[in-house]
Amino acid sequence: MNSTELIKGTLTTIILKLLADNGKMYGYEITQRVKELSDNKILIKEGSLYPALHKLLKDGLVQVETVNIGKRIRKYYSITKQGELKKQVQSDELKEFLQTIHGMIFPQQDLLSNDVG
Amino acid sequence: MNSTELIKGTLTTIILKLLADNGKMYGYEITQRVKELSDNKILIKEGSLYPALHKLLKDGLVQVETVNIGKRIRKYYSITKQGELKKQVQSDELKEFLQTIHGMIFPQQDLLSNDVG
DNA sequence: TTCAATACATAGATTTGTGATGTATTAAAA
DNA sequence: TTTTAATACATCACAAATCTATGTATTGAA
Repeated sequence: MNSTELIKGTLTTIILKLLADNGKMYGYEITQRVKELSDNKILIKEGSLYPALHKLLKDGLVQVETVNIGKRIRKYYSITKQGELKKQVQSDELKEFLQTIHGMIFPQQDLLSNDVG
Repeated sequence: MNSTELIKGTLTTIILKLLADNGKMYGYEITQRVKELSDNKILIKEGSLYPALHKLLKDGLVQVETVNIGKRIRKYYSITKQGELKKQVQSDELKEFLQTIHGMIFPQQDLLSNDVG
């Protein structure tokens, strides 16, 4: 997640969305899935992800289940009911923000187009 | 600009874009224009704007011209050639980011739609 | 057997924007 | 006429979020 400074404020929304869609995921899996879904554009660093997950846990938005895979540990995270609510609010806010910024910086342009501004 | 944490990293892009479009603008005018263009959704605080302008100035991306309006001071900022280049790069990055995030959080949805996710 | 990938974690530094505060002019309202 | 709101600049201490660097350890592939 070093390519831009733009990700700030979207990380927890991304995590909650992924957990809402996929049921259970563990940390490393989340980083890989984000990388894949963003076509290598968003690379979440471990130093960002784990603190973010711990905060979500502390805030009751996700819950965790530790599983042993051989001698290796995996912590599966899943979203809570409270997390679902939060996800919805944050998604709505994010969408409004995307629309607002897009309208300001790229007026009269469709988001999916590749027009030269 | 307190409504979301999402603005991080977009402020200088917004400023450069406004200056590129409008020639000269002074600080207070920028805050008002952003408020207006964003339909009151993005409220740039003075504590954010002035340091941002000073940094842009220091980096040679904008230039300044001080004007006296009666006994009141106005500092008109305009974009430099270097600032134009930067604006272009940042706009392109921002657009790609908007597309990426939108595609991740709202798949199969048009940005301008108001579908319930 | 060595390297890359998997899998967790934390600490310190950095960046960015906010809130609070300050000074001062001008115009409108009470 | 006095008070308030708007205009217009500015800075500083603070908080929040992420990154860099670093650490440990397992597993599979070269």
